[in-house]
Amino acid sequence: MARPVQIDRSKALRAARDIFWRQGFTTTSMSQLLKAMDIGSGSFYAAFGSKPELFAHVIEKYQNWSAAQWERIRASRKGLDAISEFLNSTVVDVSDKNRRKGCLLVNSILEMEGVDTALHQQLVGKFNGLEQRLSVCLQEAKDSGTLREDLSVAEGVGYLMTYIYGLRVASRAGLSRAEARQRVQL
Amino acid sequence: MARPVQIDRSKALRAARDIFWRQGFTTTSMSQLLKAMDIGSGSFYAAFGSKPELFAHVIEKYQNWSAAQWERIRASRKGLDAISEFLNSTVVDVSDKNRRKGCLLVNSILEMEGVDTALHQQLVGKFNGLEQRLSVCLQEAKDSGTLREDLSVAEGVGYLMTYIYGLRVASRAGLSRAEARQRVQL
DNA sequence: CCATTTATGGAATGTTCATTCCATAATTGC
DNA sequence: GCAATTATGGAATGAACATTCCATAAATGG
Repeated sequence: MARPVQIDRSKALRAARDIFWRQGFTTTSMSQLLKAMDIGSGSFYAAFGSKPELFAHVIEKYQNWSAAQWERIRASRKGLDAISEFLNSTVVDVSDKNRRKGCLLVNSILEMEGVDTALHQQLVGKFNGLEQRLSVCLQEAKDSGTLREDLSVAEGVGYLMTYIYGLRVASRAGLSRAEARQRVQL
Repeated sequence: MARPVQIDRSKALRAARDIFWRQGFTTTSMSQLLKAMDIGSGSFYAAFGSKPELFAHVIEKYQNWSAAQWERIRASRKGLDAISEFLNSTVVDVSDKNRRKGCLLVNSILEMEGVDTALHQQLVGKFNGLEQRLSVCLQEAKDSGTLREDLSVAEGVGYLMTYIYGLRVASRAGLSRAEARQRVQL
């Protein structure tokens, strides 16, 4: 009865994710965004509402994808094994692939603090989810005696979270994938 | 013979540093900057050239201050002691004090990658300096036998750098100073 | 194949940005 | 206290920004 939607929504979202990943939210202008997504402004506002709404959408997708990856790891591994595999997948995720660098979530946490408080809080919340998952794995390790005895679960989580943040920054500071792999072996 | 300069240059630079630290370079507008520095635009351009030039200036000062702090630590400590003291001072530097959060250098590295390549490279270079200083300390520790035997100096440096990046991000993600202190004890 | 409906992309809008311009203020040598 | 000089902050400028408007395109039911 009317003209059908032409835009490929998921392709457009992927393009948006990549340019936000590379440049951040503020630095990416609407004209760059529209060009990257290959759609006109009319379609854009009809489909995604506004630039901030699109960004929230992209963040949500990124986070879902990363939660799914965690599930995949958990299906076959427990305790420290699962954590080690997670760190490896982090390195792959984070290191230079198609010029996306670092971690979209970490980049955005740094960018949004003090700028968009609501979004910043939302992003921090996503990392709390990871914190809980790590906590479960460390407890497993504690129970099975694979964890260093002098390390509490809470301390271990804090240490791991810090290190994971660090990896995601280091890759944006120019760490190669090979170097990142080394840093994960420790 | 002519009207003397009224602006307090170092006070203005400190104000600029703090607002860049809180909000980042791109997000901070000239009107915010002028208000924070409490000077008019005429004086601003006469004294500092442009917004990017001022930013480079601020980064330079921050880095000098941080190098001086390192010298102070090195004056009385060697090896792992120096590193541990450095980590402690990092926590103080980084954690919520007057709403400046995280580390200006790390924040800027993430912001500038893929945006201003020259400045990004300059910032990464500043961290290479830190890397070398840590390397010296670890070598001292290795020589005196205080370093874990299975850890090479290069590995240790990579590990420490990553962890330091992580601390500087975590504080911007909302880590309190007390929590940060804990994470440094490990 | 026409009437209706909705998607589309480029042109128009109004705001905010960094920077420049300028009338005025503040100083010093004479 | 006047001439000369430079600092100052607010008004003016033009570019870039996010968003809205709109004539046109593309589809379907009748």
